Amino acid sequence: MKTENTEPEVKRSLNFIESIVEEDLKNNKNNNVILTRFPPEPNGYLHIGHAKSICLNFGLAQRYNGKTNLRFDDTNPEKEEVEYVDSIMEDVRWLGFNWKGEAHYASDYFQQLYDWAVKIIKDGFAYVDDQSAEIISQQKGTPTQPGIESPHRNRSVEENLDLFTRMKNGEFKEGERVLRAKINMSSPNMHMRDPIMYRILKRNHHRTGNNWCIYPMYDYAHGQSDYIEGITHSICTLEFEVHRPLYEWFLDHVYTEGTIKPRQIEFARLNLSYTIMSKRKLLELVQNKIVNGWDDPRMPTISGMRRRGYTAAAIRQFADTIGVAKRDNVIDVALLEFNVREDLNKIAPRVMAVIDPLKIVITNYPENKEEIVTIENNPEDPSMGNREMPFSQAIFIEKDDFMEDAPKKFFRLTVGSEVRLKSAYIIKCEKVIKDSTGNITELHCTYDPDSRSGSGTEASQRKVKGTLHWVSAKHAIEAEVRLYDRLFNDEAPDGHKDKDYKDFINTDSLKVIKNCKLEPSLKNAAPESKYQFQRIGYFCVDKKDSKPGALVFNRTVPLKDSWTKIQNKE
RNA sequence: UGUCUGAUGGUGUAAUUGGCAACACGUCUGAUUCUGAAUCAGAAGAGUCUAGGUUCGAGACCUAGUCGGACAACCA
Repeated sequence: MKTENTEPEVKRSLNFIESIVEEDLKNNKNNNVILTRFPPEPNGYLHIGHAKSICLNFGLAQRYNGKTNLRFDDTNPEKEEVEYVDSIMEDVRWLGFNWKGEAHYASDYFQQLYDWAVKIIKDGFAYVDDQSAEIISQQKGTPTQPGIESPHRNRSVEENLDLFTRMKNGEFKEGERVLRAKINMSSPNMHMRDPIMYRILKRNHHRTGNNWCIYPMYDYAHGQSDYIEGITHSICTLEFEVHRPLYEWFLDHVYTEGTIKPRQIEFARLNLSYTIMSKRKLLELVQNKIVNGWDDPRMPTISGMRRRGYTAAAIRQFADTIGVAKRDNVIDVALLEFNVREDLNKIAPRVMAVIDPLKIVITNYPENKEEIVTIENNPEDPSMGNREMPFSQAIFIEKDDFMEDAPKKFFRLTVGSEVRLKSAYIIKCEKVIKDSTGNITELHCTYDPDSRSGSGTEASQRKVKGTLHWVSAKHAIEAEVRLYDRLFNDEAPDGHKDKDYKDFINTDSLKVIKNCKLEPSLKNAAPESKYQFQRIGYFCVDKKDSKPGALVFNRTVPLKDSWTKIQNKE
């Protein structure tokens, strides 16, 4: 991945994390090593919120000449699966980042974690509790009331060691014993009230199999994993702010002088309007078949956005634009879409595609004549060259591009008016053909033979107010087009106390349109290739369902549309 | 009646020894256009949660409030 420091850098203000890093560098902290980490739990697919975190962690390291570890936080065998591990690695790579060395796993450190737990017991700072989850929870107190101490809190070190060993050896059932840190049951911080370090779980772990029947809890495992790896800056989201004293407590109990001591820094997670970001709820959408899997193009997952046609560059740019801070935020999804269009505008070849076809017969054009017109692939980038497209007597245009009783501001085709067919001729609508029920079935037009684009004639230079996309009827290929819209109708589907987010699902979030008419050059369009359907939007070939001869296109994002805006005003 | 934390245009993010609030998206004009896209030019929109204080000068510092968020899983 290219870094941003090659170009004469525009002075950019630092975010608060960069300030911390620069301060550390100035003070020669950690011998100027910068090592961050991205620590997903493999219990779901990554989403745009994770993308922010990935860009932050990897971006920070790149900027300051450091590296980033990928570490799977796989301490809960109940929920974690290899499928998720694979998808996470794919998504991080696709975003354009490379982690340092091999991927790491918290489960790689189970032995070390165990040994340290034994040390902490020996030092008198951990004990085995025999009570049930319910009792322990009751004794925990509330945020405003102190907890009470477990009757087993003051067991001897020998007894604790014995019990912990037997926990490890599988002598107890799940839930019968836990290892707890001995801190302070009346701490105003709930997390310091003798938190659980280990629980018994007789489950098969996706990596360690049945080697262990005790598993460390997040608070104990995470910080120690950071420490083992020599992470300098451990960046996480705000909800872990209250965990920081515990993070530091554990660290202090295993720390060796002279080694790197990781520092936890918290930032505000991303919220996107019209979107939910909770992994649990996304899983629910998948399981209830409200969407077609984790990579459904309507999902805010990285794989969903990829399948929809978003580019990694657009997502990186988005992450950069939204910045990093500590206050809660809701980003307008329009900003994400702006970044997607901005990138696609530069790289996507233009093509002609008619989604809702209306046939036009050009009555003064010879019936069997065919011409080839030349069209630029991308006016934003001449180096993308030109292509050729057939023109003939019968063509399709978009139904929306014709109106019988048109308002004055309608620049498209109406009876008696002229319009330019992009890169071809100027035509004039003479007659509307309707069926018995009054539906328009066809238009009869005439063309101006001297108006051909690029011919240089006076007629070709004439200004007409509208330019339409079109496709030759007999040459057109057919395809299925999937029009995706936002999944939720509400700005904050998750933000209503009395209503469930599912109440806001947009039932029109997917419209499947068959038999769309596409220009013939699209015949061999490769899976995942991206196009701008001229005047409509950006589309990409679906990587799963599209087949040669039965193409399927996903709408990535529509073009900005000031016409509907004008219409809505009137 | 706790701990931690935050508060700047509609939305985000800036303002680096305190020096007249900037950028992006969005919105609105207009120009241009063989994409009603893009592009270009411009405009509106906050006086920085409140009240005091320090200072020649405060979004930044101090004090006291107000409002918001997180935390009571053998989840992460």
